[in-house]
Amino acid sequence: MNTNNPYYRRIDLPAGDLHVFAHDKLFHAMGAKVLEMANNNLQIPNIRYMSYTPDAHVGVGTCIGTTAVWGAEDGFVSPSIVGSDIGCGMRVHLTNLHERDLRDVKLRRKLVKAIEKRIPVENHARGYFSDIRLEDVLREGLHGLPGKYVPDAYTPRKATSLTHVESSRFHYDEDALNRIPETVWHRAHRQLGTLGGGNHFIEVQAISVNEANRRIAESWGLQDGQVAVMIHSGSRAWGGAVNQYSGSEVVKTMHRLGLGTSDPKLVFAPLASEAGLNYANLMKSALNFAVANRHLMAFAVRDACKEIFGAQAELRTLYDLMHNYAGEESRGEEALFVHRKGTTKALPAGHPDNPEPYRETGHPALIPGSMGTASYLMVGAPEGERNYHSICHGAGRLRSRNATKQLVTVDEFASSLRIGREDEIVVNHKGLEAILDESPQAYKDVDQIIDSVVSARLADVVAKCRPLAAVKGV
DNA sequence: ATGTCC
Repeated sequence: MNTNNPYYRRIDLPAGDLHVFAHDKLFHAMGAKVLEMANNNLQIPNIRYMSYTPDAHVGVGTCIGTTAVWGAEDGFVSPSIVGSDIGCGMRVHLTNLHERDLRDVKLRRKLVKAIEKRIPVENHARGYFSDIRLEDVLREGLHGLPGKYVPDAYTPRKATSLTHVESSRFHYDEDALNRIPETVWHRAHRQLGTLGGGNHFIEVQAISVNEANRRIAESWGLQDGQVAVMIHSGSRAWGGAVNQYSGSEVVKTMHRLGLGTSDPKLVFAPLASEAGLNYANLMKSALNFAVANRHLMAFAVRDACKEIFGAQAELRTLYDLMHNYAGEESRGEEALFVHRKGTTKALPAGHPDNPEPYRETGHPALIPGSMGTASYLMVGAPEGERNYHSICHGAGRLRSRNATKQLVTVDEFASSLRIGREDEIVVNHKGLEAILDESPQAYKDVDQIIDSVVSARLADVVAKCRPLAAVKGV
């Protein structure tokens, strides 16, 4: 164990090395189960590297906060490491509004209502995009959307074709799509443009630029007081179905090959096997769905802003970044297959994999806080290479949903949202009871998490985003 | 996370 740096340690587990990027205090708060899970994951054959970010906590089969790397040649793919919300991620849009335009609490309420009118948040809700063909979205990602949903000022279609979005289209063998039953197709089609529940949200925020990185902030188009829109959502029922149908084939292959660990929920197969390949293909269809889904929600928020603030209101895309996926990457000459579960890529300035508009500065890496706390726009540091340019994806859950409901009162939650004050963070729920398990008390302190990421020299803060209003599902 | 156990 390395004790020189309080923000990094290498742990020599029976099955292999685990790298942990977290302050001592956060590491000690993680608990034994987290290490047990790492030891299971490290038993998957041919694994080259595994790490935790400071928000690491127990998930199904694998911890949230995991980066796990294989070589592309002898690689394995694991539906458990990717997780069931395939393609879940963050999207940030920059408006031409200033926070003073939203100073009036009644106006923030109107905006939240206008967003809710266009983006259903309740269970079983239908989205308002039935004119879009699901098949086009699954096959072609953002490029499968009708042109009216991709206005130039919003996501530039010309030039380098949607490169402000990390991956506007994931290519794969589309025959795999036939394996998903028709009922799921219908459900997923209805769900286009819907938010989903749990930790998913749409938040309206005000930007504060970090002085030390003002040059980068300005080149990204960020200004102090500027209003940003942050969206956190995934692939809804489609990703879940991919996990279920394709995952069960992966289990069969795993058993046939005599593979497995003490955790039956940890599922994996060789990338080269039929089941592994099939999962990897369908996973990409879910990535296409998730990116398009966030895009459509941002489009709906843009429409809501035009209703409240007038036709000149704009929402230009800053970035879209996933935190649950696996995919091919390269490091020098090495061809790799990298899994990120609750971790996100943060490439530094000059890295060739940055999309063209961010080649020089590094791309925005998006870290949401919990409800009522700040979110951060980060940029990768060059030293992040030792963690395959992975950083955490949020504050990380501190206690279970049930434990939070036992511990936290509605009044405490309301006070952390400053309910009843002129500067209240307006939320779409009249009764906070329904989303009590998403209160800040359910999560680790995002500022400590950011401190760990910065001090471990994985990434730097470019801007802090303070919440003004939030839309949550249930 | 998820039409969360039709």
